[in-house]
Amino acid sequence: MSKDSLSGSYSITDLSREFAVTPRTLRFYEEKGLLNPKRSGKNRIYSVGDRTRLRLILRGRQLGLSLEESAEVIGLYAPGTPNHEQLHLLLQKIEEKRQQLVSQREALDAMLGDLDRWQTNFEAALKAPIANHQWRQKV
Amino acid sequence: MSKDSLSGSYSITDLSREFAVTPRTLRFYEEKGLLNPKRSGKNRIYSVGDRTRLRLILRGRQLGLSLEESAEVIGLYAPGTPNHEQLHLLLQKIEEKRQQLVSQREALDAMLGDLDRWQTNFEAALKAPIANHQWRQKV
DNA sequence: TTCATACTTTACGTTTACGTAAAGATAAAT
DNA sequence: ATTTATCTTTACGTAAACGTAAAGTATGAA
Repeated sequence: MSKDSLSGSYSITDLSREFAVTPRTLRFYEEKGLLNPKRSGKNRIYSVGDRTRLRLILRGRQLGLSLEESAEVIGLYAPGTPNHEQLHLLLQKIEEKRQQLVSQREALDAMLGDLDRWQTNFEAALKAPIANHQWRQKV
Repeated sequence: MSKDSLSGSYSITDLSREFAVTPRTLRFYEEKGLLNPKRSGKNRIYSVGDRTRLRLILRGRQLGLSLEESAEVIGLYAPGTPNHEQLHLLLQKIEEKRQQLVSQREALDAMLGDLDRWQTNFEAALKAPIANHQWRQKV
């Protein structure tokens, strides 16, 4: 089964190649309920929607989210018309996750700052291997 | 053994409480070579330096680094005078890790943007449960 | 027809980062 | 003196996220 991006359906190897993961990974995500491709006989047929969900899962993974967390967040992206009474609950979950990401970003910025400082320190040490050296102005 | 923050030494529970981890976690980090507290008999005595390393480890953890990765990065923070020939290698590792963190931050920003958009969409949906509704200006 | 490819299910294995007893030593408090 | 708290080592258990191998099906090319 080969790529059929015009009709928007993909085989398991199509997607696994595009996103650089193994077929096993896609089957695993399905097993965990994060993907639900149609079948052609026994073979999995992934839709454009499936492809989008996969992208979101992998983006979450890059951010250090667990599959369960990704499932949560992606649940919010899910189509269909959620019943009005649960929207507040969903909003709450979004906010929760957002806060978490924000604090994570802060820690990340802090660490990037640390690394920058260390880097310049090391570089200075390289340029001036001898202590108490008088700096000559570079023109 | 109680807190002795003046002389800058801590028991295992001192640190585990301060950083909200279990003693097991500290022992595990030691087992993996990320911490090396002194001993008073069999008991572990953590120095201010140990405390700093722990903070870095946990910061790395929050960013989704593995302990091995944290060990790498923290190795760069290590005191002592590294031999001049290896400084370039260290700088290279720093840059490597920094790049990784930057790309991670980009993904994170992207996701935060997504979540913001979804949130406002949902909120709009809540305020206007009926379609084609004419907005009344709030004073 | 036979071989190569792509797909399937089933199932056990692996790594990371600890959790959770079990069994004992030490020291301060009652 | 005995309880209570804090510490130790040893060791088996666990959840997550797949890896990897086995054994079989289906299809298109040589």
